[in-house]
Amino acid sequence: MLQVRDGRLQVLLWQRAREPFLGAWSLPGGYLERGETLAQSIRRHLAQKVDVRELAHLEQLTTLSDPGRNPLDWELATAYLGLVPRDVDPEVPEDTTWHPVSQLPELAFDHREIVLAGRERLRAKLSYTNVAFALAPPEFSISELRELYVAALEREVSATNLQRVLLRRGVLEATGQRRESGRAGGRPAALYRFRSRRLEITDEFAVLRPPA
Amino acid sequence: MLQVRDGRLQVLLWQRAREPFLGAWSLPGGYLERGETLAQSIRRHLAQKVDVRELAHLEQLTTLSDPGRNPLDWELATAYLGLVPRDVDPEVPEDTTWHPVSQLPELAFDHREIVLAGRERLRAKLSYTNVAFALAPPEFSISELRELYVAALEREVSATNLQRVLLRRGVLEATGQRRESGRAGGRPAALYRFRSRRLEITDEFAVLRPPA
DNA sequence: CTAGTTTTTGCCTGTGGGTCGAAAACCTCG
DNA sequence: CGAGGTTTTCGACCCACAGGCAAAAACTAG
Repeated sequence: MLQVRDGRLQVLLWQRAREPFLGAWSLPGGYLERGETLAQSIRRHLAQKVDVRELAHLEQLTTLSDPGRNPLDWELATAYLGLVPRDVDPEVPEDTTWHPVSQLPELAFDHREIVLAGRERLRAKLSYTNVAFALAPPEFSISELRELYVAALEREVSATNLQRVLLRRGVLEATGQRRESGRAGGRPAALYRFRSRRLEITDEFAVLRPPA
Repeated sequence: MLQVRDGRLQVLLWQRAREPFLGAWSLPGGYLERGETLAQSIRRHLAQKVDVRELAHLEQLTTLSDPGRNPLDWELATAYLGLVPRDVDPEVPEDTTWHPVSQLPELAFDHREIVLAGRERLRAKLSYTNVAFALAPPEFSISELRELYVAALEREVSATNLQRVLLRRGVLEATGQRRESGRAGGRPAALYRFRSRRLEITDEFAVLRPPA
């Protein structure tokens, strides 16, 4: 589960209470039950840590099968990427906290790779899909949206450009509302929302594109 | 396993000899053994059908977990996409043949979805990676390469553009060789090869790209 | 040498992202 | 109430690059 908190992309980790890797930080998860879907299983295990209704997007990353990934037993794991909007702050148990993805502690198993793969997937999709809906609140100004992009991409993004691109593509729509100015003044920001809150591919990515 | 044959993208299928779906066409595969990697397992099962050394590229697609996918038992499957270059013609057993992806017969399980997902993955990656190396022979002319793209994308592709784009990106390099003209004459085609024969991402895809 | 075929190159065009600066809209303080 | 400061928005320009066309190049066959 990733979320932008305090201007940084963070991941939800908990401290293992069992061997192997006792005490190490690790991703939430657990075993699949008979007759259950992987996605269902993920939600079930996450529910023990947070309110899963706050999960705005969930997608499969990859299935790990290296026999050495668990030193004690042979087991497979299917990794998922979950995204939480910026405006919610799920209640979490004692052993569970958010960690900036750019400063991960030692992680159990191959969880470090998984987190980094999740970040890469997110970064790529920010560019050619509307995934940002899953990081953003229902309504937001362009500069707020820009902050989310900056946090996730860890590089500068121009608000001008972001607005033009997302509007041209029809990803965003204006609500007609505007936000009140802060105490420092400034022109009040127009509010936007995502036209769709389900994953959509912007268009067959740019390069070598169809005749038109 | 996908390959371009007779100018069309085709998939290798075999006819099931057991229930469920006895007699239906299905993708090659089988059960994972203890201590084995998924990729190893795939290669082991494919080896029973073809010479796996001819597999130029193998990548994981997704893991299917719908409890209803097998009517007789509860089982998961991890689907892989394998690509075979155009110049080889693997020996296959009696019960196994190639089928055009655009004219699939009834397939067992969820194999139809898998094949179509594989095609989509391939199409997408043709645009922003060098995957085409896995469909192409070691050396080829631009118009031969163009035929591969046309077959996989099922739409027109201009040779002019293909050449310029792939050369500019440094994906292709000239061998210096040229091919002899056909019986109809015509200017002899220059031969190219892929600079790398392992998957490489061209660049963080076009849209919303870094400052430069 | 001519006609026909195929490949290659050069040029022009259009789309769309990147950037910068000015204008707009609001605040606070003197 | 006006000046100065702040933040957002809009417009204008630039440029990289893909798409397309047509001419040139390089060959064969008759």
